[in-house]
Amino acid sequence: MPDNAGMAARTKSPAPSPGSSSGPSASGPSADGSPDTTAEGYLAQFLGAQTVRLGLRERKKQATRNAIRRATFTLIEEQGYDATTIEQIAAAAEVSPSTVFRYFATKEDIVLTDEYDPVMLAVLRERPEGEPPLASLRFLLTEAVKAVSAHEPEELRQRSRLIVEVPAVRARMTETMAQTSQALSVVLAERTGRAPDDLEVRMFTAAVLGALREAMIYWGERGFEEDLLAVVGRTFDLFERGLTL
Amino acid sequence: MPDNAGMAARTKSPAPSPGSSSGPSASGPSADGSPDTTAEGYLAQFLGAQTVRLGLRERKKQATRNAIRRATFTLIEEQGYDATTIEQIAAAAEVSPSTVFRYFATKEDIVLTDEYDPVMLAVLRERPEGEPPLASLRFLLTEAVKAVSAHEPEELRQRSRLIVEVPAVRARMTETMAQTSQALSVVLAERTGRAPDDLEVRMFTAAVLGALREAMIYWGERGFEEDLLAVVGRTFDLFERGLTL
DNA sequence: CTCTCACTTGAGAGCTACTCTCAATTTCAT
DNA sequence: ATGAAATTGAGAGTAGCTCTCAAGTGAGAG
Repeated sequence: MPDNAGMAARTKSPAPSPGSSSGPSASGPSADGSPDTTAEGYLAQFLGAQTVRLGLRERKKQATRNAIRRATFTLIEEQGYDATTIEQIAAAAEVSPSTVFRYFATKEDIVLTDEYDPVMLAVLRERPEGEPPLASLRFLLTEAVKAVSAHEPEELRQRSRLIVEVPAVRARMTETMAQTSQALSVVLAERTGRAPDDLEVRMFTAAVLGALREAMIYWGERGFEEDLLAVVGRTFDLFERGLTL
Repeated sequence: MPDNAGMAARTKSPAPSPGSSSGPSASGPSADGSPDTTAEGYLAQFLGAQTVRLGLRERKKQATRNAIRRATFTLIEEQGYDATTIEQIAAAAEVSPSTVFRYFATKEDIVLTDEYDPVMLAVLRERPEGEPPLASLRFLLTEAVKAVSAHEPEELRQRSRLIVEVPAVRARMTETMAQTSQALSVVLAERTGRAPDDLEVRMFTAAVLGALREAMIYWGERGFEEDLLAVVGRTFDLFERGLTL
């Protein structure tokens, strides 16, 4: 899977202001109908959609957010993750340290955050009715990987490198994936007519995401040589074989 | 699964001294032959085995370690996890804060650490030759749960509660499980004649442990009402059905 | 039994992620 | 333009964790 492709970090919402009101949240995408199943841009369209039509306030917030993230990536590239402090990031982004924490709950989140989660949930809900859960997840994650690879390939690599190399980042991503797993489980339970907290469904998604996490680390360990999409493919192939070793 | 049953935390080894030399490490158990398959004590015997015959130094270290853990559990019980500081723990255990960090790399580890990991690996190696990986894991984890439930039932509950309630603890346990997963993968790869870093094996174990993590959280969420062993059973049943939903 | 060496400990200084509060500034709506 | 709401910076504070150094304690050799 991609970075934490589609596993947005949303724990500990960034304090009071910016974080909470910023995102267009989960509703947006499903409205504009007619999804073109273009191989490479299925999820992408759901994202850019409502970026326009924003007041000055919102635009400034996005700008600040991007400034912080860009500054962070640059600094880390130069000095490494641990050596980069929040103070430096704040200085480079020309904001105060307080502001950094207003936008990102943890230092790790600056590197990890993306907003695919609500999109993936929306897409999952719109999958053909009888589609088996595993097929739905395969579609979802494949598309997510494509989208991230196309949209922000450089970030994907750097992020993945940090996930492999920095324990704290990896841990945070794992937490984030677990949350995504929960959210997906609820929708899958609904789609298969089970209770929202059905144990089997939860274990199922947890198993799939757990395997994907491993696949992605594997990918990172080999220096991103292999095709990420292929690695994800192997993961789902394994599950389709009934996970028999 | 139990707390992090058998998933010992061993990252960032507790600084120079005590941590490194303390444990009898991985070799011990496999030596004394004739394992009695007594339903409830299979793994247990591997543990107590070499607790005796220790010099004063080692005994003191064990005592300190226990003192710290006991103090921690007590304080957390009274005040909650976040409200309990290392300083308080140190005071209660009658050691210095430095010493606490010499024995445990992180605050979370004080609550999580146990030493089933090397035992599990040793036991896994001794499983009958042709046994399918899933069956081996089932045996291993079932026994681990039994052992922990019998050995330290009270800690198991409190630990599980913290895993459900405190994100930091849960995250740390997950990291720990990932490491266990890696270790198990290596042995499983060996037993099935594959490369030590074979992707399919890694995904397989990651999937199983991911599901178990979920099962354990599920168990904790219901207030430990259901039988933990049964929940673990359901997990493996699901996998034996080929993980079909 | 004792002397020496390696190990363990406590003290303390230091760094940084993260929280909280408050006053100042900026955007938005009317 | 004016008042309300939101965003920001400043600053102080907490706690986990690291590192260093000197003092104390157990282990083994002679």
